Amino acid sequence: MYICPMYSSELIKGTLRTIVLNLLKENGRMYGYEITQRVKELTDDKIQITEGALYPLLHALEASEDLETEVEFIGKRQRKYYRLTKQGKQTSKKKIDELREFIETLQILLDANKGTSHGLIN
Amino acid sequence: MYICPMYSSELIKGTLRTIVLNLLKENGRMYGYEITQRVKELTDDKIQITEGALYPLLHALEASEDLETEVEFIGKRQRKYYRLTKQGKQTSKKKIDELREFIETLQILLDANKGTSHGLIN
DNA sequence: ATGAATACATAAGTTTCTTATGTATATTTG
DNA sequence: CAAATATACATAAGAAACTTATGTATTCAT
Repeated sequence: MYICPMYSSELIKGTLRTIVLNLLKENGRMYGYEITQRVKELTDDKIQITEGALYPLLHALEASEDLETEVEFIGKRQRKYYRLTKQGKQTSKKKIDELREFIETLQILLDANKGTSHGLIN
Repeated sequence: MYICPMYSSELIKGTLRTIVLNLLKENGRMYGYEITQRVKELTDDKIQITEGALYPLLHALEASEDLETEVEFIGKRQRKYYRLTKQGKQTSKKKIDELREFIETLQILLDANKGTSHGLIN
């Protein structure tokens, strides 16, 4: 029994694809479950990717030829590794750049009007 | 005829509510159309809130008692001003803090593994 | 041997936008 | 002064991207 102190996860919408592409870019190849655990670990449990979100996304990225797969067996249990295709590397770069820009824009919005007569000291 | 160099706007999903609450926090009171224009202006046209997204959101925030309204008339044309209620100020603060934290977490994710043997120099 | 962790998958439902449409007033421009 | 654009509201249908629930199966820990 554990509590989940996550973000009201509407925020994750729209960023998940980029997060996954970025992880694959940095790590070469990963399998689904590994991705969920890595994100959980890197974000100190603050972002937890659900499997219901991840697997369909991976399938879609494979269908669009941004990812390719190879299946391996650990004992009798299958693991499906994903890696970026050449096209996927471009997509990845584009998405990551876009996300960084978006974050900058957000920060402008969040900081707008700070320090004017309105919002003085809180 | 104009081109719209916007973000692949899946990114906006989830942040719109917070953006609106933040603007109202900083500006006291605003009306719908004003909000769309302010965001457009502040983000140098990079984020454009559609009316189909904004008005239902404002109505929902009013229904949840985070916002209250007062209608004014400019000539014969009506303007509906929105302002944060006391509860809305708390909601606003919570959402903004959450978004800032989320951005930090995202940056950790985007920068993970940078500077290791994998990703050297690009 | 029982529960938890690992590892995949899909389906139904919800939220949250986009796109399209509608109404009406005010201003600019040719 | 007519027509286009801008201002100002609103709602409905559809799409996208999740969550929640469920299912199967293997492996590890107690």
